[in-house]
Amino acid sequence: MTSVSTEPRNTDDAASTGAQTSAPTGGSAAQRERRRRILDATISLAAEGGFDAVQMRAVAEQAEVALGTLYRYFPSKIHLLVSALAREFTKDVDRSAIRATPGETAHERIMYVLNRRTRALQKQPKLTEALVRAFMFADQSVTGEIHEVGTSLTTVIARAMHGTPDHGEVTEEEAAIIRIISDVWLSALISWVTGRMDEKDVEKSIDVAVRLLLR
Amino acid sequence: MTSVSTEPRNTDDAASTGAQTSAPTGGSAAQRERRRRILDATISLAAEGGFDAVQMRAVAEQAEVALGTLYRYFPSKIHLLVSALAREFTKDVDRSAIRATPGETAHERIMYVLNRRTRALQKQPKLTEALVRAFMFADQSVTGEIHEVGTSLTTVIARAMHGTPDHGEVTEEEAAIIRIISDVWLSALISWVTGRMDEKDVEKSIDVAVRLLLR
DNA sequence: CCCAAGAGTGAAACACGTTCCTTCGTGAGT
DNA sequence: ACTCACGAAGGAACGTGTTTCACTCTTGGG
Repeated sequence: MTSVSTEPRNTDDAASTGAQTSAPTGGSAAQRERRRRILDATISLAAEGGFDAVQMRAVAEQAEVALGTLYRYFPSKIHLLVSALAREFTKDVDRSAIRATPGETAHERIMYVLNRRTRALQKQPKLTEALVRAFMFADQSVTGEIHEVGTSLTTVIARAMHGTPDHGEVTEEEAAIIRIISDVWLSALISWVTGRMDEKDVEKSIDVAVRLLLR
Repeated sequence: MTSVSTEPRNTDDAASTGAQTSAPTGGSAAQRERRRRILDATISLAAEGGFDAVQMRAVAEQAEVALGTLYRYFPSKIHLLVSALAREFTKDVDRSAIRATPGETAHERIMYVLNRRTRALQKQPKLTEALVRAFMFADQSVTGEIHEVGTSLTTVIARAMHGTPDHGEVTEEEAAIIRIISDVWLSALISWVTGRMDEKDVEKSIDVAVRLLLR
């Protein structure tokens, strides 16, 4: 958390070395395996004890890698958590591609996917707290991972809007609406995580936003 | 940052001891003076070097109080920064009460106040980074201060919406719209602070949101 | 089969938020 | 003026994120 602006190592050019931060696919099998273990450990610790429980030493131990190795893979705790979030979100996107979203209207379908996701997050409050905190704290060096998260959320909402798994055309206005909905969702999630809103409030605030935006 | 949920000391009942966290007014003159010095030091350090530069030891030194005293007044760095943010925002609200907001339409007036505030923040990027980060990281124990910030923002937008300094009636729907605008503004600010949006993007995203919501 | 280079290891060290303890100064009540 | 309670001072100490470094292991090319 300390040096946010400095950030020399790991130029991130994907081409450079190997299984770096934003390269979930590159590297040897052993490296992908290590990366997976690290992210698993992260999720597991976060699910148990939230942001504070994701301690780098603990992650390293549980993933059975050395602390130095952990830092080679993820240059900071924030990168680690945001990457974990990205991985989970990506899973969701894959699932949403399988079949059409239920619901008669765009409003219903959007609420369906967002509520489903919201409830999933709320079932693991500690995990969500950790991930949202990390997301909020992320600085420029995490842009890649964050963009990944944003994209998958946009994709899911766009699909729900149209009601079909294919992406089709998204107009400028639709894109703007989706961004706003995402913003509201994120804000609500923050409020929930920090104890300023309860589950009902979250759902309601998104519902209102969607209604106002789709009219 | 470490113990977020535990938090024994300082039961915050305002009645208890004195110049505590959420009591800008109570306490002896010397205590109010200390509090002021602490917040001044916070703003000053934040303006120079951002979140990371607001180090508790440095704040204590610059405010000429002991570290222990600093912690007596503000139980964590987050409380400290959010309190500072609240103080600055409150000043703004006071100013906005003075005269009617310029602009023909609600859209214009809202953009006017939000852009003005946005630009003010952007003139002090480091300070803004520090304050936004703190705001994001705040947990339940900071609810009071955060609510204060939220309220003043709402007030300012409501005034701009109606174009008059008096608060008048705010309908349910208007309140909902204001909340959404605040959410978008906050998200944009986060994106800006974390280097994922530039000044233009911030303005544009708010403009689009206001347009979509006020049509 | 051997070697150089890169990856991984482990431990120590550092930085900074936070806690804790001990001592001092001061103002209110007597 | 005396004492007592309490806020403040000052600083040591602790926890955890991050860095560094010397060393070992793995691996792919000759």
